[in-house]
Amino acid sequence: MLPGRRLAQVDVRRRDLRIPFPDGFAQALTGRRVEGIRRRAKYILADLDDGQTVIIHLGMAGRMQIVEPRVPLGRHDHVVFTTDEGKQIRFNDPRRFGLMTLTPADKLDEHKLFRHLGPDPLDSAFTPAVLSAALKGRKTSIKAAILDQRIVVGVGNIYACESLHRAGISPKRKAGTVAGALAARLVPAIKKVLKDAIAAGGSSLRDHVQVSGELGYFQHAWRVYGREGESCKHCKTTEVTRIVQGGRSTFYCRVCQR
DNA sequence: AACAAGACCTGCATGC
DNA sequence: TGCATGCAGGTCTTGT
Repeated sequence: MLPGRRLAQVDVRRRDLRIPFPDGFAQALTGRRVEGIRRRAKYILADLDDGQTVIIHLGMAGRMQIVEPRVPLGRHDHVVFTTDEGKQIRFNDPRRFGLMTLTPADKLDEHKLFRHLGPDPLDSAFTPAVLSAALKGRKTSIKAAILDQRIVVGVGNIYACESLHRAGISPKRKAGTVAGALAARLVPAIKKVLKDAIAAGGSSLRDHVQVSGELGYFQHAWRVYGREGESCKHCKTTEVTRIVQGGRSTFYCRVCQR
């Protein structure tokens, strides 16, 4: 939809998101052609024809929707791109945890948002050896560690819980002890959970939808997340426990995960 | 340097 | 019905 299109008009209706929009953001984009769309970690990257890249993050509740311009604007439609084809792409983000900014494409890796990022979990470079090296000596929990973007990017709260359950590793285990056979279980578990979730269109908790507007259905495949008090789908002998780690809910099975 | 906790903001479900 | 409370998919910042 967007690649190859020129941005005929860019309206920033609200610029105080997680990071305020840079001055001249709309002007810098107006008239530019989008050459391609990429992803790095949870950032969407739109490469423009002048060597600049638009960095977009959806935060927790943000979405991009393709609509006809006649559709009334929503309360949280913060940015509206109108293409040379006359369609609109709207960035809607009720919680304003998302962001948009601009950087030269060749400076992307040096950008403050990018320079600390670890490997992408679905990349072949994310191996058990790489993970255990990154975890070595870490005293924090393995759950907190795999949410840490310096260790591995893109694994959020749901998928961290699901991956640890699949690998049979307790979320409370010290990160530094996840090496050898444990790392060899965790890496493929993360990859499997993410691939399955992508194939299912993601997890619709409250309001997540795919670009098509359809709900994802991976939430039906959750083995522990959101299942406090229900029986573990693996051992079937114990109830799923909910604890709080770093202010976030963790769900796990005390029998299967050690 | 590593870690835990707090912060950002809005909407929704729940319980009184 | 109204109000208070707690919780939510993320990640950056602050303080120890």
